[in-house]
Amino acid sequence: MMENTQENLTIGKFAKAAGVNVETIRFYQLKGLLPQPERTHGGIRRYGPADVARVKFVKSAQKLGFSLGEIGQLLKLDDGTHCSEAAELAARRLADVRARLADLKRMETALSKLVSECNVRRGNVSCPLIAALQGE
Amino acid sequence: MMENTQENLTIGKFAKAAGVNVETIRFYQLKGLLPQPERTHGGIRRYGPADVARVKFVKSAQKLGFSLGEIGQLLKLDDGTHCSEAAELAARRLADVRARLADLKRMETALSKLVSECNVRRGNVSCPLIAALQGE
DNA sequence: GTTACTTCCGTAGTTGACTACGGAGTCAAG
DNA sequence: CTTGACTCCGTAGTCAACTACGGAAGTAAC
Repeated sequence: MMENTQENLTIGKFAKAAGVNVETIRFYQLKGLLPQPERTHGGIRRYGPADVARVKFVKSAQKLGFSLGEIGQLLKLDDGTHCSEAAELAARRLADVRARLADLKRMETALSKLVSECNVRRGNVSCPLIAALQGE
Repeated sequence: MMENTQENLTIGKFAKAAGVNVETIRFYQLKGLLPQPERTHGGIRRYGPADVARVKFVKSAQKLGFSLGEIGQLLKLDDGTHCSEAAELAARRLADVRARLADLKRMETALSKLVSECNVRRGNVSCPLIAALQGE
């Protein structure tokens, strides 16, 4: 069985491919978000496409409001081991995600209402934005 | 016409009602997220229920991944003035919100799949989590 | 094998969003 | 009119997530 699907990227190419800069890669490694990479004889890190996907996942999840700590936990779920813990954690995250979804939908409604009604009733608009997220 | 629907909260009560602490209120005021409040003769701040709603909105929006700067802009939309700018900004935010919604939905799908399938195929799971956010 | 470009590493600085401090002034209750 | 709790303010400290620095060592092209 083949082990590695060619780890051929240096840290610079890797960073460019992932859309972050080199220091961020090293930082993520330090924080355990990226595994210890293979190294050349001289000590240069080598990365592959899976690592690129991982970093992109981190960046996407951040946009959704997850902290690096939470993302680290999510990533552990992806490793296939500790299945029962994974399911438990995933369930918690899922509840979290669904709550966010509900809030975002309310925000979307409020914003689109705002956009469509803005030019109609000028003056004391008092938009439905703040009201939208009153649920909590 | 009545001007104020009773601004009767001191900063401490206000903070408690909004679920943050006092320093955060002062910080938000400094950052322009809260308007300059009315003051007693002696200089003590007075707040009303609208301020509580505002802070709760800030906290909710933060959970959705908005920065305080973005939230400040959103709040300006709610003030009823500068209608055309507001519509423009709201439209941009709306696109943003919809992109996040799409990402979150993909994450939700991935997580619920993870939860339901985890105990089924043990071993080399390689969950669909990372794949879920590959769209970008 | 020299040159130019990366990469190595640790440490320090930055930004955003708070959080803590401390001494002086305010206020409601007794 | 004193007491104790709260509030005032500015400045400094904290934490997360980077971002910058700088000299030594690796590497690819000539």
